[in-house]
Amino acid sequence: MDYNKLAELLFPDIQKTPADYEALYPPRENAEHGACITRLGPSPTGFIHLGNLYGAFVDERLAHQSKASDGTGGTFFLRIEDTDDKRYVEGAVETIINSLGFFDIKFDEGAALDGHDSGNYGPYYQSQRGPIYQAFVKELIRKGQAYPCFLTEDDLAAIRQEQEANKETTGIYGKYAEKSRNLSYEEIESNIAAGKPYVIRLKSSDTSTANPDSKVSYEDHDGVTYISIVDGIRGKVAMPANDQDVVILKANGIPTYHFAHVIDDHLMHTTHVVRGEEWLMSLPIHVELFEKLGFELPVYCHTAVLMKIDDETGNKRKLSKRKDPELSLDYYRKEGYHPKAVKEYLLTILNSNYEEWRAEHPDADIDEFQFTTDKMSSAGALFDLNKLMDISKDVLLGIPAEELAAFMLNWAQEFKPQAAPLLENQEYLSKILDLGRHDKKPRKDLIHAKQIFDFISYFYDEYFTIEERIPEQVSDEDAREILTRYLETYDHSDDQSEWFEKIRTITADLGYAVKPKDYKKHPEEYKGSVAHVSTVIRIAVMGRSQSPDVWAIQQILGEERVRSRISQLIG
RNA sequence: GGUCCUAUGGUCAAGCGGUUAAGACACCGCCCUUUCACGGCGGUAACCCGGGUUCGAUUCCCGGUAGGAUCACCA
Repeated sequence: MDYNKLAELLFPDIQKTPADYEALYPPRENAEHGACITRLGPSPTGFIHLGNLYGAFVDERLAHQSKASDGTGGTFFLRIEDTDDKRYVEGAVETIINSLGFFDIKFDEGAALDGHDSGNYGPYYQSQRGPIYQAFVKELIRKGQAYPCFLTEDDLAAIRQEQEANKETTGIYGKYAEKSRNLSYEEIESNIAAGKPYVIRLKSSDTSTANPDSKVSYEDHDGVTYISIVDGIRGKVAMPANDQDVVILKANGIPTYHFAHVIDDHLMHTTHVVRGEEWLMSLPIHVELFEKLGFELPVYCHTAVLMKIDDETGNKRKLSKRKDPELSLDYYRKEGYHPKAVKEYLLTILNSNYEEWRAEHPDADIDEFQFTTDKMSSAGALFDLNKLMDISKDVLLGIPAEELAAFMLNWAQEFKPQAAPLLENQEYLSKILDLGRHDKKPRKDLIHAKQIFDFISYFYDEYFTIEERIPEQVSDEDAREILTRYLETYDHSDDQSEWFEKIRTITADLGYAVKPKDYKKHPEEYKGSVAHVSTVIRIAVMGRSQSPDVWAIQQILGEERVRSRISQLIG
């Protein structure tokens, strides 16, 4: 078989050679000097989830934390993996860039919002890289390492059926590949002339001696060749070498993921490939491809899958986009989690030593943390909403009230538009949000926008309702008496101690204990304590028994509102 | 089913041959407090099972078990 002739038959229009592309995309300066080049390669399905963010975060940190010896940083680029035309969703690229941007993850290069790619290694849409892939496929054909295959779907199904019946591994390999591998030039030519569709398959073979500089080690176990590489996260991983004649070019001339990945990450000089664990099993294919093509293997970092406990079965399982709303990045935006909190949480499950670092550097910027892949867990982490909330409390405490107020408004405008006009009074909102945050023991009860709004809703008449009943220690008559006297003696200009002194007076006059301890010790001597009296006032003014300091709240509410709420209750 | 990954309290996790087996979240109790929250103190709770190797295994090896991943002209 004359492979050169075959290559020309298959790709008559492809003139450029791999060497041409190597020249077109020379090595990157910063990578040559030790910086990391990473990439995010999403398929444009329009759905961007927590897993994407998780991976993107690793990519971003790796690139931007690395420094070349000449001082320049690494590069993080966006490549759209749209080799499957069925999956493309309009506006998906915008969604990806905006969603990640919300979490402060920015690309240095690649596909961009305005549709104009930036960078010297494009195009960054795989669908536009057809000729590049084909040039490399043509080269493989020329070397007899790939071949056209005319098997139809029915043929494939029949083979699969036979293999399943025989309990053999499915796929095109060994004897199942022979027929297609051994097609003569004439047969191929007439098939093509007849317009039969075909794919290009890799002619799988032993690569153990193909590349002397290889990072791959080969070992034989019971006659099977095993490859092993060092994964950035998992360390050594070993598995049987590939023996499948996988398709590298689909009938439509577009490559499969496997081939596109190898060509792109080589030509774009990616140093670290961060991807989900679900790719681990196809690693042997990629290794064979890298070896055959003579490319240097990137460092693979296979991240663990995010899990959750299934409500029905009680088992751990992969987060699913259909069943788990918290997987969607939109969920966090809707709930109004601050991006910093989500990032902070992600980092705690990403790097086991992060929490420790944070404890030592409570005020440091998150980017100062030295992120390392070897501190990443290789087991699937369970997503813990509780923990996120806890972390969020701390993060929010570090954000100035004014900034938080603006954040709240933004959130409301998008997700709670009927309340947004109320929040436009940013000065009022800021005061509310700042309540109790500057004491020696600051309050930590702000978690996310939705919860915060609920928490502070009584500051707005439109949302004020009496939500709780008065404590059982207090009779209805006493409650009325407490409120009446409170209103009579109320002076908005009282300072906190003057104000509280009046409450003590009412408390004592009505037969309640001024010190809660007294009531606790001698419950028979009192109707209740000052705590119960305070609660009555609290419920009248705030509608609930849980809130920050009453006096401080009243100062913000203003005298008029305080008086009218109480008189309304007295009737 | 084949292959691969993983296995420490309810959850996330330190540990890398000898430890009273850290810490965080959640939970419970007490204290502080005009409520709640915050904070402080304390508490319940863990090395999947069976074989080896070893003076000694949570740690190393081999089996099992369990969970997960993957087996496309999808990524």
